[in-house]
Amino acid sequence: MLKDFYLEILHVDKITGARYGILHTPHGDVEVPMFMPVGTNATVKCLSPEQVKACGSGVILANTYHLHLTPGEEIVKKAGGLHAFMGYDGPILTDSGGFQVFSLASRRKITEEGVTFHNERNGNKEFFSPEEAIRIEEALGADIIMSFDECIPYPATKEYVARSTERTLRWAKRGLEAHRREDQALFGIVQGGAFSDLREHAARELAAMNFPGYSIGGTSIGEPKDVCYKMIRDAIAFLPPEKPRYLMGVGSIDYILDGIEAGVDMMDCVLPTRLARHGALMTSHGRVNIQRAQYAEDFTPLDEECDCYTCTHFTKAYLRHLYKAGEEFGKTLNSIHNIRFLIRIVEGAREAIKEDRFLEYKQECLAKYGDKRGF
RNA sequence: GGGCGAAUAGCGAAGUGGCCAAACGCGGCUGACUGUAAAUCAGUUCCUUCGGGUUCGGUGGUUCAAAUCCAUCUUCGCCCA
Repeated sequence: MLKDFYLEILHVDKITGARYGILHTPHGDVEVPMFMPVGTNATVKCLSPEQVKACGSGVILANTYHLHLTPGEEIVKKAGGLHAFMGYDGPILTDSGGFQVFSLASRRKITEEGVTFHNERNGNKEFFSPEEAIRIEEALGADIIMSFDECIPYPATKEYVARSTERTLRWAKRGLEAHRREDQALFGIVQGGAFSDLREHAARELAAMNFPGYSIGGTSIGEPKDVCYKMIRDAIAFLPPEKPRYLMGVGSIDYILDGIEAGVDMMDCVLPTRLARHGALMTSHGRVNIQRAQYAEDFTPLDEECDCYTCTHFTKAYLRHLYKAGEEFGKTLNSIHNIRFLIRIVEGAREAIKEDRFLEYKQECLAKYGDKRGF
């Protein structure tokens, strides 16, 4: 049986049903709802594990497909697993490679057995099956691991979505049967595209397989906001309330708040770190493109409401300078800020849930930060 | 003093008679980014009231037409004395 992993729900917002609780993992307890920064290659780009922790982050994501390519799961295993390898003692979650079925669509082929990726770096063929993904994820040793799925593009025909969703369900079952480690929580992933009946079907089928947690996939890949909202609701309605729910790939404020309102516990996204590296910063006053000339002599903090290391020690003029000069440190400072900014939003959500005022909090946030995509 | 070569938009650099307001790179300005093929990608960069106007070191020519050919001047580089 699964050791040391369970969700302790401490409060449910009386108006919305948003949940506050503690997710217990073999590498520590983390409060939910939470936002998880992405560290695809066993590093949140530009940040040390200490810096990530200082942002208030609980779980770090890593990627099975990319770590399989470099350095290979055997090396990570020899190093003592991901935690030892990357010097991070908090909880780690690995995505299965299902997102790469979507993002690397031009170089892969899907069959019932699995997915063959064409690795353009060396010409190799990389075959991923549900069993292979689990084998790699067990070698990597994260606390939370994902079933191998197909992240379905949007838009897609109902026929395609139905066929793919059924296959992902079969893959989930195969992964579950292949999974052995008792110190890892394997999550099933709900697909079903934008079709309510398919989302319901997928959620019901996965719930019946009794996974320790459930993900909602195929969201935030370009679909309209209301469609995403519906996908979340359609899936959650049929997931067991006592299990953790993970909304994959969501990272803009409005989507995060929608997810939490619907009862999501975990979310991840590359958005804050990627935007940061590209000089786009999330602030109380909206988006700041730090490269802009208007900040050249702006000696005020990026966001005076923010308590992060960047905002408490540096000015916009300095951040702009680092960006224009191409200095790595700028990307680090920007990443610290964006992650902290999003995590502060989620911390606020947790406090609001405890006091049954989540809806009010959400509306305040949207009024303040707007509801633009990509922030 | 003599010989040769070079001068092109903020910088570097193509272009050597019409398809040139002038490739390309850098720099400048702006935008995008959602389970990371992403320290990436895209737009824009002489002026304009969008009709057009003024450019390719200066001046004067040749030609229907010149950044491109000729003359001359200026500046810079190299070589010879």
